[in-house]
Amino acid sequence: MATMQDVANLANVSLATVSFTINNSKPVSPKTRAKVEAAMKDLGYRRNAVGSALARGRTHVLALLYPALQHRFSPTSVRFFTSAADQARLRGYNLVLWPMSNDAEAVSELTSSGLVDGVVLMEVQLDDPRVAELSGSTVPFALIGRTRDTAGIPFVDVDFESTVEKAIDRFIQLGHTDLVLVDGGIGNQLLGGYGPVARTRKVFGEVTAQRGLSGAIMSGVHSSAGGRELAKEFVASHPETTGVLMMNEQAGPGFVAGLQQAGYRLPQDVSVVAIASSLDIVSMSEPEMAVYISPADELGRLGVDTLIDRLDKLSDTLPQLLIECSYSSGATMGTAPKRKK
Amino acid sequence: MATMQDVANLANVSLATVSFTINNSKPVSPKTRAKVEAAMKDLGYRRNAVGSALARGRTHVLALLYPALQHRFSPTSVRFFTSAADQARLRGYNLVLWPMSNDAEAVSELTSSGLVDGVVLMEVQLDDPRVAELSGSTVPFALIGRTRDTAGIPFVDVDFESTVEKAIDRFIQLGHTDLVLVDGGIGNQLLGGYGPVARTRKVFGEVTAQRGLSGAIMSGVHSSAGGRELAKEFVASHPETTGVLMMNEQAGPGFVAGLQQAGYRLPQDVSVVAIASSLDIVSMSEPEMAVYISPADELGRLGVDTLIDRLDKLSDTLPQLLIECSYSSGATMGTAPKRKK
DNA sequence: CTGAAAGCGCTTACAG
DNA sequence: CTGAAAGCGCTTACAG
Repeated sequence: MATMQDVANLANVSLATVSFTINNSKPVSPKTRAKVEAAMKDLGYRRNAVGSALARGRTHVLALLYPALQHRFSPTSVRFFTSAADQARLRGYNLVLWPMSNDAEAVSELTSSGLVDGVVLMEVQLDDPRVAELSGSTVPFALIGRTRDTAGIPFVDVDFESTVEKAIDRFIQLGHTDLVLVDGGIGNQLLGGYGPVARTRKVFGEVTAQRGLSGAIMSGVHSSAGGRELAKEFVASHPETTGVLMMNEQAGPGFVAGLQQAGYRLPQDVSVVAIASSLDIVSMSEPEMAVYISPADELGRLGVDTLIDRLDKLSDTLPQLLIECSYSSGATMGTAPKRKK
Repeated sequence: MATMQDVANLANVSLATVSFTINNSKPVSPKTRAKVEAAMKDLGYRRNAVGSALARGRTHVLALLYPALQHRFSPTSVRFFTSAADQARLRGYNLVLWPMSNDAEAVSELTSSGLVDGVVLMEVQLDDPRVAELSGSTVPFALIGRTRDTAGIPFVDVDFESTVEKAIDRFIQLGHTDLVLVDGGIGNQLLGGYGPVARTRKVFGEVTAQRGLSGAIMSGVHSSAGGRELAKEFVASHPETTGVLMMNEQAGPGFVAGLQQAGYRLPQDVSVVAIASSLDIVSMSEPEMAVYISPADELGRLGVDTLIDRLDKLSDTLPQLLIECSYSSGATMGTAPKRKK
């Protein structure tokens, strides 16, 4: 690989001049610029980012930290990633997906390595040790999700509270009085639990109580087989329930399949709505599920914008954004049966 | 951030000695080692990977190149990634997912940046320009997938040829004579087309002809909605067909749903088997699809092993591995109907 | 076993 | 507008 020095030699200029013309960091005469550019082309020169990073302290690489070895990627997580990567590219950065457990030590190792300019966290726990670690460091970061205490922490997140409340009120309008929330489990209790689940359970409990409804909670694994398991359990344990809030994206289609295998008709016997899921997943089931769609594209983009604004010193405000899910109707929502089955 | 020099000062030794103790690159007396380690702890020292990379030419980061902005991640692709990342970690490397189009220029920019030690390619096209670029460079690489001409190229791939042949013979055993292959489209014709689709079409055409069967090909987008579209098209255009090879993972459940919405019973009217898909996807449909499961975990692991063996100079052989899909039965496979519907 | 020094490929004050 | 030189944080022959 040709180095900048090689280019300088060939063009008969100094190393510094090559740097100035590449970076447009100082005025360079047209004639000199031409010589340098010709030399670069001749040698097929490309700037070594490691050398540059050491001198400048910037690699222009951002890491999206995802505990991929612990949590399987949901389709919605994939959208977060692709949308974030896209936006990063537009703004001149490379965003890469960096698999890493929710572990303060690992984060600090990465951020002190100098290999990345900033990090975006996903799958945030209420007492996430990574956030504490980052708050004490100088490396810019942003969360997609949020911790229990959000003071001073830049984040963007789904507004689970308002979404769940709206979903419950939709069930009420349809005459349902007995609801179940199905989720993917609270995760690591030591870390305060997985944010979306913890918040959703809380508001589900509060709102059902306040509206005088019966509300129970079930959990299963994040897979289609998990959904089928959940359906069996649901049929056995909740014969009176007519409305299900499904907040376990990957289990959704399996759950619907399992209900039907057990002889339930949707929505005549049971109504189901997916929470914070995607059109692609809900249309895998027959009938297609109604869904509150996660604003994944928007949040991915905003999370990256938040981070880059700080890196580029474009903003010193502290963005804390909540975005609601949007409702899309589906054939699994109907009026409550007079008497189930 | 404390530097190695800071540690040396505090421990009253030279910079070199600190490096020797950290890297175990030269013998260090126990006493000196203790002093250095104490100083490191005191300062919370962490080695800056950029400085190290510049001196050593190694970052211990590997990039899995995936055109994430062009191709949506399938669940099987996710498995490739997590399995590869896991194996890389076991062997002392960080594997990150680097979104990048099938573009020689972009690859060369990355590999000459010095930020990664090697790359693994996915979504390989028959005439993939990235492979030509990498073959001419000094950066180690491996493919998950393969090009048309594989001479001198290290790769691991699904054995589509033998898998498709077995699937066809299974249909024959069940009495089917009229088959359709559904795929996700050939992709970029300029690049020779997407390897799995090109190879599968070829062998499907050859084997059906050789066995005296009728064989047609349909393509649709990689989504559940795409699957429902395909089902409509199938019902309209292929009234005689009784067997479907579904090689479009994300469209699979939507296709099954769409067939049933059109009044078909599975497998009484039509049999369907998924090719190179996953248990998780096929169990989203009701009934669950039979499937030839992609050996994604194994291939992800082997792809990384291939790359790291070269990086660590453990092997100078050229691995070229093909692995068959394994069959898992499902309720969508049955004997051919006497007369359809 | 330990250290002084050159070097990895860049950037950037400073001087002219 | 151009250049010589110091410096970013490490590693590693070389010398002792």
